[in-house]
Amino acid sequence: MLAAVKTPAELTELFRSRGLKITPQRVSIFRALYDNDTHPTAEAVYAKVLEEMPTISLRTVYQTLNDLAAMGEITQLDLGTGSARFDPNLSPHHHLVCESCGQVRDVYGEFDGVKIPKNKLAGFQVSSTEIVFRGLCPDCAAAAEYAGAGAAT
Amino acid sequence: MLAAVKTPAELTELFRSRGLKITPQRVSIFRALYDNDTHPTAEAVYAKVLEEMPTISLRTVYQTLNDLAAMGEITQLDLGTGSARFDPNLSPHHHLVCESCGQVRDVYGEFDGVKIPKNKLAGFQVSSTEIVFRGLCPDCAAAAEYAGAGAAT
DNA sequence: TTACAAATAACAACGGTTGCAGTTTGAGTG
DNA sequence: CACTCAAACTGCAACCGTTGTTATTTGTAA
Ligand SMILES: [Mn+2]
Ligand SMILES: [Mn+2]
Ligand SMILES: [Zn+2]
Ligand SMILES: [Zn+2]
Repeated sequence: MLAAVKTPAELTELFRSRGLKITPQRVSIFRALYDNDTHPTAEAVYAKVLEEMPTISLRTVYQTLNDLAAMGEITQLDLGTGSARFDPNLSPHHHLVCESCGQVRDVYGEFDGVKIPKNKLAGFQVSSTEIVFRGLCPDCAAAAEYAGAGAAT
Repeated sequence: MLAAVKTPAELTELFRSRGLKITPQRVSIFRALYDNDTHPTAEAVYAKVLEEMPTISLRTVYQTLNDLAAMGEITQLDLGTGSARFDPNLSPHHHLVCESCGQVRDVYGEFDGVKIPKNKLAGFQVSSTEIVFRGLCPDCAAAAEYAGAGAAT
């Protein structure tokens, strides 16, 4: 179970309450995001939705993801992996990024120590803090170790 | 004075020691980066170099920035501002990003508390940690407050 | 000087994302 | 249920940052 993620029904209700139309495209995108902790790209969401709605356009996926982000229901992550990734998990957390395969994992640490001393802020108003840990996922680390051992012999 | 940044002369020597050619284009780019804490985009570096070398191509700027990054002499930052930014400051630090005007400032805090508990790592090998504080720079914060006050009256 | 590998410049191409315009459709009205 | 119309969708062109390609130029060592 994923924390702090609205269900498709809840997102549907949210859209309705804002006077927006409930279209099958939107509902399908809500389903594709629900219980999804893969931090998918727009293309990945599109691929998933295509399975049950073969006529949806990529443009509509972008449009809906942008709408959700503007409403604060998903977060857009720019991790330098070529394309934006979307995160439906609203609970405060940070990310591990594998520099080899690109996968993104959630980290639920505390990190209360991450506060800038006021004297260093110089008037800057901080509204959010993102921490990105880069490195190797277990699979890629194992592969790298194996390759390193092979090269050393 | 900027910490831990190689001088144009030092970068020139580094290139020479690697058997790379010392071209006026490269030296000009070294100069554009030296003592530059603006985290410039490739276009910004290009604009600066154009002042003293009106024939350089943007492609060469990209090429040299990529080379420097591959050598570890500059860092490429992807902050979701549309284009990559380059940071010649090699001393460990983090960044403040103004969400209104896009400017990027250095933060030299400690943040030793930012360590993932081993039991949460699940085999992930972390090699670097980036912290990005987002918010409003003093100028944009003042402008926002003014606009807010105006709207409230 | 000469010779040549390396670097540059010009330009095409690429990938992710957005703009646009014509068509379709959800949902309120009677 | 039929009608209406703003909103949403689709298809495609365009955009922008970045990279690939290749002919020309140039730094460097002989
Ligand atoms: Mn996440
Ligand atoms: Mn910096
Ligand atoms: Zn991996
Ligand atoms: Zn600002």
